[in-house]
Amino acid sequence: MRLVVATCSVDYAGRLSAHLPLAPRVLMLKADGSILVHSDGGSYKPLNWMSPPATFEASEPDEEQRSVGVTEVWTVKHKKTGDSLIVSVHEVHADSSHELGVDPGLVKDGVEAHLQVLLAEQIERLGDGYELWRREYMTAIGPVDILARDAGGATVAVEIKRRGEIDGVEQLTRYLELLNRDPRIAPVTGVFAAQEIKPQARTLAEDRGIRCVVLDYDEMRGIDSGHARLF
Amino acid sequence: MRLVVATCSVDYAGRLSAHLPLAPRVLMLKADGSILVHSDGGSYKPLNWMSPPATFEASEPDEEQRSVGVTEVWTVKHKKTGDSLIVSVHEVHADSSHELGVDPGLVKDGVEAHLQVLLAEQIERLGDGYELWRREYMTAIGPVDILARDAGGATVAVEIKRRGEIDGVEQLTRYLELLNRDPRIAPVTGVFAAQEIKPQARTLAEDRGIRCVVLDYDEMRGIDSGHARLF
DNA sequence: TGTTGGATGTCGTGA
DNA sequence: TCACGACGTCCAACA
Repeated sequence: MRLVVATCSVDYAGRLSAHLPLAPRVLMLKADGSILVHSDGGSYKPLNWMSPPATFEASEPDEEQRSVGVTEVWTVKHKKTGDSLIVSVHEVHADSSHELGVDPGLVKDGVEAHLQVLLAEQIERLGDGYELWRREYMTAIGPVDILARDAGGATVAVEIKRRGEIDGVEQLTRYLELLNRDPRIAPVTGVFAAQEIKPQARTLAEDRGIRCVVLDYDEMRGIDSGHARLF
Repeated sequence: MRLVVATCSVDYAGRLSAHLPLAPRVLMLKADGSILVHSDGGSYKPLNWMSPPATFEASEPDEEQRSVGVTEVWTVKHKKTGDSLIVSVHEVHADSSHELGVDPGLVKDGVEAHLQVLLAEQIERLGDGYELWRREYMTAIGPVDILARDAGGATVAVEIKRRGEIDGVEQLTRYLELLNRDPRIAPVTGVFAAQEIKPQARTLAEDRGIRCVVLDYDEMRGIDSGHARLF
């Protein structure tokens, strides 16, 4: 990994053509030949980049380039698509290399999956007399997180999200439409359960007769791990 | 912009929970409080990150953290969603700050748009007797790049891409279906024009009776700019 | 190896 | 500010 802070301009040609005017930027050169061009702002997406596998080549500027202040030209080419990124380096402010080794990689904890397990165990949180019927009930358009029966024996479809937003309501709505076409389980009502439900999502859900339930993750975990103290 | 190379572990809690085990990594701290955690590989997406606007706070480790080798704890919190990223810094290998200023930003050249202008000017590239009828012809599902008339006066819908892939053929197919329902312009045939057409896209297009035309961008530009020499 | 659907998507644009 | 669609989407599971 090489980190360079330099005043440079950048040109990319691939799926589209793009140009970055002369300015100071951070250039991250990775071991696989890839390069990222970052400014001091924006999100994690670089201003411009070349993804691996790529070849990196540094060369001397020609006369015309040198006359406008270019001291070095970097040509980065994608090995498969041929996309090219050309960095015209003017002034280098810092340049360092570091040995990082192979990263052990990200571990995703899957809170949504955990919430589903917990709610399946604590289905009474939806109301007295509720009973778990199915988890991950498969339909033609995907699995319904939980199917339950309410105190009266009616079917309830539950969609679980960490953060309840509008697309989650849409998803549940699609499931409800489908499930209600199946005479074996219709009529089905919906419950939208999440740690946090956005006002827009709540409005949409309630407008469609879907009940919203806010789940307290820490409390549910507490009851789960400290199961003994209930007795 | 602060660049730190450090051996660290990282924990994120937001839409999901994620953990990065202890390893050497590059940490990019931006002026807006955002942070990127990069390894020496992968694409432009960091292993973990916090997007702006965010607050950054460095603090001393507690006894337990210190006992496992943590020398500093960074807490990065998203100002709106409350998502948090915690970096447990063990050993710092490099640490530097740089003043970059505001970046002038990316200029996209829009080769596809230019190709469309050029093809509109040089519509005879599709065949003798072709005449331009409309550009960016608006439909309910989006604008058709070019509508032309062939030598026999029949309508031709043209979809232009820099790289012709399968989704471009699908797009043109949708336009053709729609246009052919309009008795004022039906029947409409399709032309898929691109600098480069992938074999799969060509197969699909031809199977649907769509003609494929490969455009030579440099040649079209040459004819355009050197218009005078034709006379 | 191609295909498909999700993403801590991100990013623009128009209402 | 917010919903919608495109993206140099990227990415991983799956056929």
